[in-house]
Amino acid sequence: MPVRYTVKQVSQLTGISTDLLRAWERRYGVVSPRRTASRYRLYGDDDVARLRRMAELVAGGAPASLAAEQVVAESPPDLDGGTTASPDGPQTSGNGHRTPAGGAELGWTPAALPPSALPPVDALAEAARNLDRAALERTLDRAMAAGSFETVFDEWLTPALVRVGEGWAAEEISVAGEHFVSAAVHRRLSQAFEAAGTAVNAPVVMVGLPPRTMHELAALALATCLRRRGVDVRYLGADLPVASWVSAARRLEPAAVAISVPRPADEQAAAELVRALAEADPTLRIFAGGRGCAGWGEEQPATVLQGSVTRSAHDLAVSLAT
Amino acid sequence: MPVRYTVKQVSQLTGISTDLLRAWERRYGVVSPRRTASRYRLYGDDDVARLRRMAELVAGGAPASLAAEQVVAESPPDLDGGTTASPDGPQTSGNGHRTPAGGAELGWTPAALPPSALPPVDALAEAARNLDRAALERTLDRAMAAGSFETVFDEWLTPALVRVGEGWAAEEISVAGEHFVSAAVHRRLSQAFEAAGTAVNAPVVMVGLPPRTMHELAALALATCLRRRGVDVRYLGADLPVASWVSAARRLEPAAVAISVPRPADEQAAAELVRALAEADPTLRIFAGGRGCAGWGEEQPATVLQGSVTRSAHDLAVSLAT
DNA sequence: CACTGTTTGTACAAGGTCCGTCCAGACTTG
DNA sequence: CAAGTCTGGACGGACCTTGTACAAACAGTG
Repeated sequence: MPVRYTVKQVSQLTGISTDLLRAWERRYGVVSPRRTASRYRLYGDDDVARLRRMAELVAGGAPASLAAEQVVAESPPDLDGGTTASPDGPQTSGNGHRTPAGGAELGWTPAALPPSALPPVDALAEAARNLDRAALERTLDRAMAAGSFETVFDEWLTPALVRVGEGWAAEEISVAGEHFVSAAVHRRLSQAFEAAGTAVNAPVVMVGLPPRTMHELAALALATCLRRRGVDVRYLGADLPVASWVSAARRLEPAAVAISVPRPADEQAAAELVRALAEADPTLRIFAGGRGCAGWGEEQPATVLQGSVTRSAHDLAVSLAT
Repeated sequence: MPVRYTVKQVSQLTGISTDLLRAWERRYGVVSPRRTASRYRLYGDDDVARLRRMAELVAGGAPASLAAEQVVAESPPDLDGGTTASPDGPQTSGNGHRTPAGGAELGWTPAALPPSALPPVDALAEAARNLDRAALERTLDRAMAAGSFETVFDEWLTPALVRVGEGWAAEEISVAGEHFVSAAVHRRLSQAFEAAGTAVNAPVVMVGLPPRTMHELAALALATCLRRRGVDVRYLGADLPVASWVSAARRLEPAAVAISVPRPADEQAAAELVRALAEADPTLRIFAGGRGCAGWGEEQPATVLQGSVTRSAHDLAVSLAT
């Protein structure tokens, strides 16, 4: 279940040469990857995050030695050389919360896989029903610890949030309950986003929602997945006016723009936005995903992202590389 | 966790040439950075603050010698291993001329004192203007590392966000820029919230916003402060319908309810919400804070929280204990 | 006004440190 | 067998340190 990478993969993921990767390890001990029987290095997701953070500091002008010191100070020793999702984040005081995932009334297609060692999908809905903070945190902790962000998000969080949505539709769960859970998931996603870090000369991708469109969770999850793939995400959030999208795209000249269209009701605004962006810069690569654009065909100047958020991030990243 | 900088970094941070940095240290002893084993200088955030202050005074026309004197007088040597122990006396070697002590009283005006180890308040607005992710993260990193959550929030983040708002009003910052920064701040607040944890038999407080009210940052900050004080916060987020507030309060029977009313335009909805909550349970303790309820008086069944978010959290917590 | 001394920002040289990169020879993997 | 990885050492350019030097700006004095 835990994903492992070889030096070369990590090098591609982080933009750090394999030589330098080994030098940083030897000289500063920023990471200490597990080894195979033949002493080949096997990096975990947390190693990658740490290395990205270090690369970022160095790119910001810090000397390698100081950057390393800061990185190890920020994320705790993590001795058990494993893929233990490092609690990361500047403060790691009391309860070690794990890296999160999430998405409430997502409006994106859930993946079709059944849960495994994860908490029951109903647990989230149950916590929502009772506004039970302890249960909510316990459930999210367990889920996040069960695997990589992508796996947990697709296989557990998405279906769990769909379940919450159903409970709301059946009036078993109040709006407060739904907000309560969404906000918690949003916070976990934020942690995952922050934990990801960005490679040095990464392609820039703008991520956000059309005007008058509110539900951020899927967009934030997509942003997190992209960041974990090394993309330099500029996350712009919900309800961004068309004119502002256009001027931001002009200014940033991103490699791509990704628009989340969670609800069918948002389709109109999304279509308008896509049209304006394409008109302002016909060469701009525009991606859109979510229920709101599920029916779009070729007539749109945007590429429609199909499937789960994780899958969409994969497709987008692949598409960027070509 | 103390961040250290090399001469070059400090030079970039302060705009003072490396040569001049060394000259000021040698001639006036304004700073005496710690050294590495190989005698490289390592500056701390407080050194940077002091140097910035000195540069500001010099730019304002003060002679360097007097500026230095003033700076060391303002922030006396920080004893705890931080920095600046008195070097080898403020100069006695070659040109150790001290101007008469009376010189400080005359002529040039001492500028306002900037906060100590924190990044410049403008840094956030600048990052917003350019949608500069690296600068944004670096700035927030430095700020959050500079002190307790409460201090940093009140003394730096709040003014910095106000600055962003001014930039937006002056059309120097786009909506995208504002969203970009808000989303990042939201993520940091989320991390702080998650890091806080909750005591066992803590009082329950519901925190959220009235219907059709969107700006969450203050509410989330309040929630974080309360959690750091041991309160069992049930964070309900933005735009929660009155009926849902009421039913949630019925179900939870919280020790108190805290409502954030960020904008004057939200006053109407907030008043309606307060009325409904009070009617449903006259014994419920209702608190409200933010510009939108600044003018409320006694006629409201809600207690108005005055002052900063941190102050409000303090007042609320004290009020709970009675 | 000319003369003299002080202040202060800048420049440079000689020498040490840091760190990204390159390499060689041996082993592993597919 | 080709491609990938391992270890340790070595090289060179960027960076830092100390010390000295110098010119512009300014003040006081005869």
